[in-house]
Amino acid sequence: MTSDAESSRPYHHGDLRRALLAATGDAVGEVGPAAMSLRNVARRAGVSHAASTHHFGDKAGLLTAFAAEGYSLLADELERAQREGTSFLEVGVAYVRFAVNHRAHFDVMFRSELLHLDDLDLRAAKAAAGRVLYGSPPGTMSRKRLTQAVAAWSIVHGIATLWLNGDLPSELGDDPEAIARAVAVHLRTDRGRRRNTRTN
Amino acid sequence: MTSDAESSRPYHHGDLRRALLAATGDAVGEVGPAAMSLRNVARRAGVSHAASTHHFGDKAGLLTAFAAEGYSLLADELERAQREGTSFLEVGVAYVRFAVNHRAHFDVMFRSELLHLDDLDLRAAKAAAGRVLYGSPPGTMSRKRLTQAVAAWSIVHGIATLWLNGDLPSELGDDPEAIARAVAVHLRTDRGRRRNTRTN
DNA sequence: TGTACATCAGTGAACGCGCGTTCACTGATGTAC
DNA sequence: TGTACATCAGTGAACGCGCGTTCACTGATGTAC
Repeated sequence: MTSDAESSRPYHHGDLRRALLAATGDAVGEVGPAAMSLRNVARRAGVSHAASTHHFGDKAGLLTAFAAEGYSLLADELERAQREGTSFLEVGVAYVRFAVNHRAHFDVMFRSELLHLDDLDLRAAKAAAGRVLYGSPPGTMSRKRLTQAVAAWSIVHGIATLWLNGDLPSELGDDPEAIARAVAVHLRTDRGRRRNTRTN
Repeated sequence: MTSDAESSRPYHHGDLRRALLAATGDAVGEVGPAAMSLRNVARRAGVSHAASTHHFGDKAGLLTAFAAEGYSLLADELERAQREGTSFLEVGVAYVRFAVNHRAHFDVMFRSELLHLDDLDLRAAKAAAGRVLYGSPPGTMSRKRLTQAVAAWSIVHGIATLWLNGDLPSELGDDPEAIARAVAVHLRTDRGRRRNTRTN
Protein backbone atom coordinates (compact mmCIF):
# COMPACT_ATOMS: atom_id res chain seq x y z
CA MET A 1 0.00 0.00 0.00
CA THR A 2 2.95 2.24 -0.47
CA SER A 3 2.60 3.44 -4.05
CA ASP A 4 -0.97 2.83 -5.15
CA ALA A 5 -3.37 5.40 -6.53
CA GLU A 6 -4.42 6.38 -3.03
CA SER A 7 -1.00 7.42 -1.88
CA SER A 8 -0.51 9.62 -4.94
CA ARG A 9 -2.86 12.22 -3.49
CA PRO A 10 -0.93 13.70 -0.63
CA TYR A 11 -2.37 16.27 1.71
CA HIS A 12 -0.27 19.00 0.21
CA HIS A 13 -0.72 19.51 -3.47
CA GLY A 14 2.67 20.95 -4.15
CA ASP A 15 1.75 23.22 -7.00
CA LEU A 16 -1.82 24.14 -6.30
CA ARG A 17 -1.49 27.73 -7.40
CA ARG A 18 -0.54 26.72 -10.89
CA ALA A 19 -3.11 23.93 -10.93
CA LEU A 20 -5.88 26.32 -9.97
CA LEU A 21 -4.91 28.75 -12.71
CA ALA A 22 -4.98 25.93 -15.24
CA ALA A 23 -8.37 24.78 -13.97
CA THR A 24 -9.60 28.35 -14.25
CA GLY A 25 -8.65 28.33 -17.91
CA ASP A 26 -10.59 25.13 -18.46
CA ALA A 27 -13.63 26.38 -16.57
CA VAL A 28 -13.70 29.76 -18.32
CA GLY A 29 -13.20 28.04 -21.64
CA GLU A 30 -16.18 25.81 -21.06
CA VAL A 31 -18.75 28.05 -19.41
CA GLY A 32 -17.42 31.57 -19.87
CA PRO A 33 -16.00 34.05 -17.38
CA ALA A 34 -19.37 34.93 -15.92
CA ALA A 35 -20.62 31.44 -15.16
CA MET A 36 -17.29 30.14 -13.92
CA SER A 37 -17.32 29.41 -10.20
CA LEU A 38 -14.72 28.88 -7.51
CA ARG A 39 -16.28 25.58 -6.56
CA ASN A 40 -16.16 24.27 -10.09
CA VAL A 41 -12.53 25.27 -10.45
CA ALA A 42 -11.67 23.52 -7.18
CA ARG A 43 -13.48 20.39 -8.36
CA ARG A 44 -11.39 20.36 -11.53
CA ALA A 45 -8.21 20.70 -9.54
CA GLY A 46 -9.36 17.88 -7.24
CA VAL A 47 -9.17 20.01 -4.17
CA SER A 48 -11.45 21.36 -1.47
CA HIS A 49 -13.40 24.38 -2.64
CA ALA A 50 -12.00 26.51 0.12
CA ALA A 51 -8.40 25.83 -0.82
CA SER A 52 -8.10 28.63 -3.33
CA THR A 53 -8.74 31.21 -0.64
CA HIS A 54 -5.29 30.50 0.64
CA HIS A 55 -3.61 31.41 -2.64
CA PHE A 56 -5.87 34.05 -4.12
CA GLY A 57 -8.01 35.47 -1.34
CA ASP A 58 -11.29 35.60 -3.17
CA LYS A 59 -12.84 34.90 -6.52
CA ALA A 60 -11.80 38.20 -8.07
CA GLY A 61 -8.30 37.46 -6.80
CA LEU A 62 -8.16 34.22 -8.73
CA LEU A 63 -9.44 35.88 -11.89
CA THR A 64 -6.99 38.72 -11.43
CA ALA A 65 -4.06 36.33 -11.24
CA PHE A 66 -5.41 34.55 -14.30
CA ALA A 67 -5.68 37.84 -16.20
CA ALA A 68 -2.15 38.80 -15.18
CA GLU A 69 -0.90 35.49 -16.50
CA GLY A 70 -2.71 36.33 -19.72
CA TYR A 71 -1.05 39.72 -20.09
CA SER A 72 2.37 38.18 -19.53
CA LEU A 73 1.70 35.55 -22.16
CA LEU A 74 0.48 38.21 -24.54
CA ALA A 75 3.57 40.34 -23.97
CA ASP A 76 5.78 37.33 -24.69
CA GLU A 77 4.00 36.44 -27.89
CA LEU A 78 3.91 39.98 -29.19
CA GLU A 79 7.60 40.36 -28.43
CA ARG A 80 8.44 37.20 -30.26
CA ALA A 81 6.39 38.27 -33.27
CA GLN A 82 8.11 41.62 -33.28
CA ARG A 83 11.53 40.01 -33.09
CA GLU A 84 10.96 37.28 -35.65
CA GLY A 85 8.27 38.86 -37.80
CA THR A 86 9.03 39.89 -41.32
CA SER A 87 6.59 42.77 -41.21
CA PHE A 88 4.96 45.16 -38.83
CA LEU A 89 1.66 43.45 -39.60
CA GLU A 90 2.75 40.22 -37.96
CA VAL A 91 2.54 41.74 -34.49
CA GLY A 92 -1.12 42.39 -35.11
CA VAL A 93 -1.58 38.89 -36.41
CA ALA A 94 0.07 37.59 -33.24
CA TYR A 95 -2.46 39.58 -31.20
CA VAL A 96 -5.36 37.90 -32.96
CA ARG A 97 -3.66 34.52 -32.71
CA PHE A 98 -3.27 35.02 -28.99
CA ALA A 99 -6.95 35.86 -28.58
CA VAL A 100 -7.97 32.73 -30.47
CA ASN A 101 -5.46 30.35 -28.91
CA HIS A 102 -5.92 31.70 -25.39
CA ARG A 103 -9.54 32.64 -25.52
CA ALA A 104 -10.12 32.12 -21.80
CA HIS A 105 -7.29 34.46 -20.89
CA PHE A 106 -8.37 37.01 -23.48
CA ASP A 107 -11.96 36.98 -22.26
CA VAL A 108 -10.99 37.52 -18.64
CA MET A 109 -8.35 40.16 -19.39
CA PHE A 110 -10.93 42.45 -20.91
CA ARG A 111 -13.69 41.85 -18.38
CA SER A 112 -12.47 44.48 -15.99
CA GLU A 113 -15.53 44.33 -13.74
CA LEU A 114 -14.38 40.89 -12.60
CA LEU A 115 -10.87 41.93 -11.58
CA HIS A 116 -9.00 43.69 -8.80
CA LEU A 117 -7.74 46.46 -11.07
CA ASP A 118 -5.34 47.77 -8.46
CA ASP A 119 -3.51 44.47 -8.09
CA LEU A 120 0.22 45.02 -8.52
CA ASP A 121 0.95 41.86 -10.51
CA LEU A 122 -1.89 42.67 -12.87
CA ARG A 123 -0.67 46.21 -13.38
CA ALA A 124 2.87 45.05 -14.02
CA ALA A 125 1.76 42.46 -16.56
CA LYS A 126 -0.50 44.98 -18.27
CA ALA A 127 2.35 47.44 -18.44
CA ALA A 128 4.63 44.83 -19.99
CA ALA A 129 2.10 44.15 -22.71
CA GLY A 130 1.60 47.87 -23.20
CA ARG A 131 5.33 48.34 -23.71
CA VAL A 132 5.28 46.03 -26.72
CA LEU A 133 2.02 47.45 -27.98
CA TYR A 134 3.12 51.07 -27.87
CA GLY A 135 6.86 50.83 -28.37
CA SER A 136 7.45 53.78 -26.08
CA PRO A 137 5.60 55.05 -23.02
CA PRO A 138 2.42 56.77 -24.25
CA GLY A 139 3.37 59.95 -22.44
CA THR A 140 6.53 60.37 -24.51
CA MET A 141 5.03 59.81 -27.95
CA SER A 142 3.90 62.36 -30.46
CA ARG A 143 0.16 62.54 -30.82
CA LYS A 144 0.40 61.15 -34.30
CA ARG A 145 2.42 58.12 -33.30
CA LEU A 146 0.17 57.52 -30.29
CA THR A 147 -3.01 57.58 -32.34
CA GLN A 148 -1.34 55.33 -34.91
CA ALA A 149 -0.46 52.80 -32.24
CA VAL A 150 -3.97 52.93 -30.80
CA ALA A 151 -5.40 52.51 -34.30
CA ALA A 152 -3.33 49.37 -34.80
CA TRP A 153 -4.32 48.01 -31.42
CA SER A 154 -7.99 48.86 -31.94
CA ILE A 155 -8.25 47.19 -35.31
CA VAL A 156 -6.73 43.91 -34.18
CA HIS A 157 -8.67 44.01 -30.94
CA GLY A 158 -11.84 44.58 -32.93
CA ILE A 159 -11.06 41.74 -35.30
CA ALA A 160 -10.31 39.41 -32.39
CA THR A 161 -13.45 40.18 -30.40
CA LEU A 162 -15.75 40.16 -33.42
CA TRP A 163 -14.24 36.87 -34.56
CA LEU A 164 -14.62 35.28 -31.14
CA ASN A 165 -18.22 36.41 -31.07
CA GLY A 166 -18.98 34.90 -34.43
CA ASP A 167 -19.86 38.31 -35.86
CA LEU A 168 -17.54 38.44 -38.86
CA PRO A 169 -19.11 37.59 -42.24
CA SER A 170 -18.55 34.00 -43.25
CA GLU A 171 -17.29 35.14 -46.67
CA LEU A 172 -13.97 35.94 -45.01
CA GLY A 173 -13.33 32.27 -44.33
CA ASP A 174 -12.50 30.51 -41.09
CA ASP A 175 -8.84 31.29 -40.55
CA PRO A 176 -8.66 34.18 -38.11
CA GLU A 177 -5.00 34.88 -38.81
CA ALA A 178 -5.59 35.14 -42.54
CA ILE A 179 -8.55 37.40 -41.84
CA ALA A 180 -6.38 39.56 -39.62
CA ARG A 181 -3.85 39.97 -42.42
CA ALA A 182 -6.47 40.71 -45.05
CA VAL A 183 -8.28 43.23 -42.88
CA ALA A 184 -5.44 44.98 -41.10
CA VAL A 185 -3.67 45.92 -44.32
CA HIS A 186 -6.19 48.69 -44.64
CA LEU A 187 -4.44 50.50 -41.85
CA ARG A 188 -2.52 53.45 -43.17
CA THR A 189 1.00 53.27 -41.80
CA ASP A 190 4.01 55.23 -42.87
CA ARG A 191 6.25 52.26 -43.23
CA GLY A 192 9.85 52.80 -44.20
CA ARG A 193 9.98 56.22 -42.64
CA ARG A 194 10.17 54.82 -39.12
CA ARG A 195 11.08 51.21 -39.31
CA ASN A 196 11.34 49.91 -35.77
CA THR A 197 13.22 52.98 -34.59
CA ARG A 198 13.05 53.85 -30.95
CA THR A 199 13.09 57.63 -31.37
CA ASN A 200 10.06 59.80 -30.86
CA MET B 1 -60.97 56.31 -3.31
CA THR B 2 -61.23 56.68 -7.02
CA SER B 3 -57.93 58.25 -7.96
CA ASP B 4 -55.48 57.85 -5.08
CA ALA B 5 -52.03 56.34 -5.28
CA GLU B 6 -53.41 52.88 -4.67
CA SER B 7 -55.66 52.86 -7.68
CA SER B 8 -52.81 53.92 -9.98
CA ARG B 9 -51.34 50.42 -9.82
CA PRO B 10 -53.82 48.36 -11.75
CA TYR B 11 -53.53 44.65 -12.09
CA HIS B 12 -52.56 44.97 -15.72
CA HIS B 13 -49.52 47.04 -16.38
CA GLY B 14 -50.43 48.04 -19.88
CA ASP B 15 -46.94 48.34 -21.25
CA LEU B 16 -44.98 45.82 -19.26
CA ARG B 17 -42.92 44.61 -22.17
CA ARG B 18 -41.44 48.01 -22.75
CA ALA B 19 -41.06 48.63 -19.01
CA LEU B 20 -39.13 45.37 -18.57
CA LEU B 21 -36.78 46.26 -21.40
CA ALA B 22 -36.15 49.65 -19.83
CA ALA B 23 -35.54 48.04 -16.44
CA THR B 24 -33.14 45.62 -18.10
CA GLY B 25 -31.14 48.55 -19.39
CA ASP B 26 -30.95 50.03 -15.90
CA ALA B 27 -29.98 46.72 -14.32
CA VAL B 28 -27.34 45.91 -16.90
CA GLY B 29 -26.00 49.44 -16.63
CA GLU B 30 -25.58 49.12 -12.89
CA VAL B 31 -24.33 45.59 -12.37
CA GLY B 32 -23.32 44.38 -15.81
CA PRO B 33 -24.85 41.78 -18.09
CA ALA B 34 -23.55 38.84 -16.09
CA ALA B 35 -24.80 39.87 -12.67
CA MET B 36 -28.15 41.16 -13.90
CA SER B 37 -31.03 38.98 -12.74
CA LEU B 38 -34.65 38.52 -13.73
CA ARG B 39 -35.77 39.15 -10.19
CA ASN B 40 -33.92 42.42 -9.96
CA VAL B 41 -35.37 43.59 -13.26
CA ALA B 42 -38.87 42.69 -12.09
CA ARG B 43 -38.31 44.61 -8.86
CA ARG B 44 -37.32 47.69 -10.84
CA ALA B 45 -40.43 47.43 -12.97
CA GLY B 46 -42.55 47.04 -9.81
CA VAL B 47 -43.90 43.72 -10.89
CA SER B 48 -43.91 40.10 -9.79
CA HIS B 49 -40.68 38.35 -10.69
CA ALA B 50 -42.54 35.74 -12.69
CA ALA B 51 -44.27 38.27 -14.91
CA SER B 52 -41.53 38.50 -17.48
CA THR B 53 -41.96 34.84 -18.37
CA HIS B 54 -45.17 35.80 -20.09
CA HIS B 55 -43.46 38.26 -22.44
CA PHE B 56 -40.01 36.78 -22.92
CA GLY B 57 -40.15 33.13 -21.94
CA ASP B 58 -36.90 32.96 -20.05
CA LYS B 59 -33.94 35.05 -19.05
CA ALA B 60 -32.10 34.62 -22.33
CA GLY B 61 -35.33 35.62 -24.05
CA LEU B 62 -35.41 38.93 -22.22
CA LEU B 63 -31.77 39.62 -23.03
CA THR B 64 -32.34 38.63 -26.65
CA ALA B 65 -35.17 41.13 -26.99
CA PHE B 66 -32.98 43.73 -25.35
CA ALA B 67 -30.14 43.01 -27.76
CA ALA B 68 -32.51 43.18 -30.73
CA GLU B 69 -33.67 46.58 -29.52
CA GLY B 70 -30.02 47.57 -29.40
CA TYR B 71 -29.31 46.51 -32.98
CA SER B 72 -32.34 48.45 -34.20
CA LEU B 73 -31.20 51.53 -32.35
CA LEU B 74 -27.72 51.12 -33.77
CA ALA B 75 -29.04 50.74 -37.30
CA ASP B 76 -31.08 53.94 -36.88
CA GLU B 77 -28.17 55.95 -35.58
CA LEU B 78 -25.73 54.72 -38.20
CA GLU B 79 -28.25 55.49 -40.91
CA ARG B 80 -28.77 58.98 -39.60
CA ALA B 81 -25.03 59.58 -39.45
CA GLN B 82 -24.64 58.32 -42.97
CA ARG B 83 -27.44 60.56 -44.21
CA GLU B 84 -26.42 63.70 -42.35
CA GLY B 85 -22.72 63.14 -41.95
CA THR B 86 -20.25 65.30 -43.80
CA SER B 87 -17.72 62.50 -44.07
CA PHE B 88 -17.44 58.78 -44.16
CA LEU B 89 -15.69 58.97 -40.80
CA GLU B 90 -18.81 60.17 -39.04
CA VAL B 91 -20.50 56.79 -39.37
CA GLY B 92 -17.66 55.31 -37.35
CA VAL B 93 -17.94 58.10 -34.82
CA ALA B 94 -21.65 57.35 -34.53
CA TYR B 95 -20.80 53.71 -33.79
CA VAL B 96 -18.56 54.72 -30.91
CA ARG B 97 -21.12 57.23 -29.68
CA PHE B 98 -23.76 54.52 -29.69
CA ALA B 99 -21.55 52.22 -27.62
CA VAL B 100 -20.92 54.94 -25.06
CA ASN B 101 -24.47 56.31 -24.90
CA HIS B 102 -26.10 52.89 -24.92
CA ARG B 103 -23.52 50.91 -23.07
CA ALA B 104 -26.00 48.41 -21.65
CA HIS B 105 -27.31 47.57 -25.10
CA PHE B 106 -23.82 47.40 -26.55
CA ASP B 107 -22.60 45.09 -23.80
CA VAL B 108 -25.47 42.67 -24.24
CA MET B 109 -25.39 42.73 -28.05
CA PHE B 110 -21.88 41.35 -28.09
CA ARG B 111 -22.29 38.81 -25.31
CA SER B 112 -23.57 36.11 -27.57
CA GLU B 113 -23.44 33.38 -24.94
CA LEU B 114 -26.33 35.10 -23.17
CA LEU B 115 -28.65 35.23 -26.16
CA HIS B 116 -30.95 33.05 -28.23
CA LEU B 117 -28.96 33.51 -31.42
CA ASP B 118 -31.66 31.92 -33.55
CA ASP B 119 -34.33 34.38 -32.48
CA LEU B 120 -35.96 35.90 -35.54
CA ASP B 121 -36.31 39.43 -34.22
CA LEU B 122 -32.68 39.42 -33.19
CA ARG B 123 -31.55 38.20 -36.58
CA ALA B 124 -33.65 40.79 -38.36
CA ALA B 125 -32.30 43.61 -36.23
CA LYS B 126 -28.74 42.38 -36.69
CA ALA B 127 -29.27 42.22 -40.43
CA ALA B 128 -30.59 45.77 -40.48
CA ALA B 129 -27.49 47.02 -38.71
CA GLY B 130 -25.32 44.97 -41.02
CA ARG B 131 -26.93 46.58 -44.03
CA VAL B 132 -25.78 50.01 -42.93
CA LEU B 133 -22.39 48.71 -41.84
CA TYR B 134 -21.61 46.95 -45.09
CA GLY B 135 -23.54 48.98 -47.64
CA SER B 136 -24.25 45.89 -49.70
CA PRO B 137 -24.79 42.24 -48.75
CA PRO B 138 -21.35 40.77 -47.92
CA GLY B 139 -21.89 38.05 -50.50
CA THR B 140 -22.11 40.53 -53.35
CA MET B 141 -19.06 42.63 -52.50
CA SER B 142 -15.58 42.37 -53.92
CA ARG B 143 -13.08 40.97 -51.48
CA LYS B 144 -11.36 44.31 -51.30
CA ARG B 145 -14.51 46.23 -50.43
CA LEU B 146 -15.54 43.57 -47.93
CA THR B 147 -12.22 43.64 -46.08
CA GLN B 148 -12.33 47.43 -46.13
CA ALA B 149 -15.75 47.43 -44.54
CA VAL B 150 -14.66 44.92 -41.93
CA ALA B 151 -11.56 47.00 -41.24
CA ALA B 152 -13.71 50.05 -40.60
CA TRP B 153 -16.06 48.11 -38.38
CA SER B 154 -13.21 46.45 -36.51
CA ILE B 155 -11.39 49.66 -35.74
CA VAL B 156 -14.43 51.44 -34.34
CA HIS B 157 -15.52 48.33 -32.49
CA GLY B 158 -12.05 48.06 -31.00
CA ILE B 159 -12.02 51.70 -29.98
CA ALA B 160 -15.45 51.37 -28.40
CA THR B 161 -14.69 48.25 -26.38
CA LEU B 162 -11.25 49.40 -25.29
CA TRP B 163 -12.69 52.75 -24.25
CA LEU B 164 -15.53 51.16 -22.29
CA ASN B 165 -13.01 48.95 -20.55
CA GLY B 166 -10.82 51.87 -19.55
CA ASP B 167 -7.92 50.48 -21.54
CA LEU B 168 -7.10 53.44 -23.77
CA PRO B 169 -4.18 55.63 -22.67
CA SER B 170 -5.28 58.68 -20.72
CA GLU B 171 -3.16 60.89 -22.99
CA LEU B 172 -5.92 60.65 -25.59
CA GLY B 173 -8.30 62.61 -23.38
CA ASP B 174 -11.77 61.74 -22.18
CA ASP B 175 -13.94 62.42 -25.18
CA PRO B 176 -14.57 59.10 -26.91
CA GLU B 177 -15.93 60.71 -30.08
CA ALA B 178 -12.88 62.88 -30.47
CA ILE B 179 -10.69 59.84 -29.86
CA ALA B 180 -12.62 57.93 -32.49
CA ARG B 181 -11.97 60.68 -35.02
CA ALA B 182 -8.30 60.97 -34.16
CA VAL B 183 -7.71 57.23 -34.28
CA ALA B 184 -9.90 56.15 -37.17
CA VAL B 185 -8.30 58.58 -39.60
CA HIS B 186 -5.45 56.09 -39.82
CA LEU B 187 -7.69 53.83 -41.84
CA ARG B 188 -6.67 53.80 -45.46
CA THR B 189 -9.74 54.42 -47.56
CA ASP B 190 -9.95 55.26 -51.21
CA ARG B 191 -12.29 58.14 -50.84
CA GLY B 192 -13.56 59.95 -53.91
CA ARG B 193 -13.25 56.90 -56.11
CA ARG B 194 -16.37 55.30 -54.68
CA ARG B 195 -18.35 57.91 -52.85
CA ASN B 196 -21.54 56.27 -51.58
CA THR B 197 -22.13 54.43 -54.78
CA ARG B 198 -24.19 51.27 -54.66
CA THR B 199 -22.28 49.41 -57.34
CA ASN B 200 -20.01 46.50 -56.64
C1' DT C 1 -77.86 46.77 -23.15
C1' DG C 2 -76.70 42.48 -21.08
C1' DT C 3 -74.52 38.12 -20.43
C1' DA C 4 -71.48 34.17 -21.11
C1' DC C 5 -67.12 32.73 -22.05
C1' DA C 6 -62.43 32.50 -23.83
C1' DT C 7 -58.22 34.65 -23.60
C1' DC C 8 -54.81 37.39 -21.78
C1' DA C 9 -51.68 39.40 -18.06
C1' DG C 10 -49.82 39.20 -13.77
C1' DT C 11 -49.50 36.94 -8.78
C1' DG C 12 -47.26 34.70 -5.08
C1' DA C 13 -45.74 30.58 -3.10
C1' DA C 14 -42.80 26.77 -3.66
C1' DC C 15 -38.99 23.94 -5.72
C1' DG C 16 -34.29 22.78 -5.66
C1' DC C 17 -29.77 24.54 -6.60
C1' DG C 18 -25.04 26.21 -6.59
C1' DC C 19 -22.86 29.85 -4.96
C1' DG C 20 -18.81 32.68 -2.05
C1' DT C 21 -17.19 33.15 2.33
C1' DT C 22 -16.05 31.95 7.08
C1' DC C 23 -14.25 28.94 10.56
C1' DA C 24 -12.16 25.74 13.63
C1' DC C 25 -9.55 21.99 12.44
C1' DT C 26 -5.64 18.88 10.98
C1' DG C 27 -1.93 17.14 8.38
C1' DA C 28 2.67 18.23 6.58
C1' DT C 29 6.89 20.82 6.34
C1' DG C 30 10.81 23.32 7.74
C1' DT C 31 13.82 25.45 11.03
C1' DA C 32 16.34 26.32 15.52
C1' DC C 33 18.88 24.28 18.75
C1' DT D 1 20.62 12.60 14.84
C1' DG D 2 16.77 14.06 17.45
C1' DT D 3 13.17 16.99 19.20
C1' DA D 4 10.18 21.03 19.85
C1' DC D 5 7.64 24.37 17.72
C1' DA D 6 6.05 27.73 14.38
C1' DT D 7 4.29 28.13 9.98
C1' DC D 8 2.14 26.72 5.99
C1' DA D 9 -1.44 24.29 3.05
C1' DG D 10 -5.57 22.16 2.62
C1' DT D 11 -10.18 20.17 4.81
C1' DG D 12 -15.01 19.84 5.42
C1' DA D 13 -18.99 21.49 7.55
C1' DA D 14 -21.90 25.35 8.04
C1' DC D 15 -23.84 30.00 7.00
C1' DG D 16 -27.11 32.64 4.53
C1' DC D 17 -28.33 34.12 -0.04
C1' DG D 18 -30.41 35.12 -4.50
C1' DC D 19 -31.31 32.80 -8.29
C1' DG D 20 -34.48 30.76 -12.60
C1' DT D 21 -38.30 28.16 -13.33
C1' DT D 22 -42.77 26.01 -12.50
C1' DC D 23 -47.49 26.08 -11.07
C1' DA D 24 -52.20 26.70 -9.78
C1' DC D 25 -54.43 30.81 -9.24
C1' DT D 26 -57.00 35.26 -10.04
C1' DG D 27 -58.07 39.64 -11.90
C1' DA D 28 -59.08 42.10 -16.15
C1' DT D 29 -60.30 42.50 -20.92
C1' DG D 30 -62.53 41.69 -25.16
C1' DT D 31 -65.70 39.38 -28.19
C1' DA D 32 -69.90 36.72 -29.75
C1' DC D 33 -74.48 36.66 -29.57
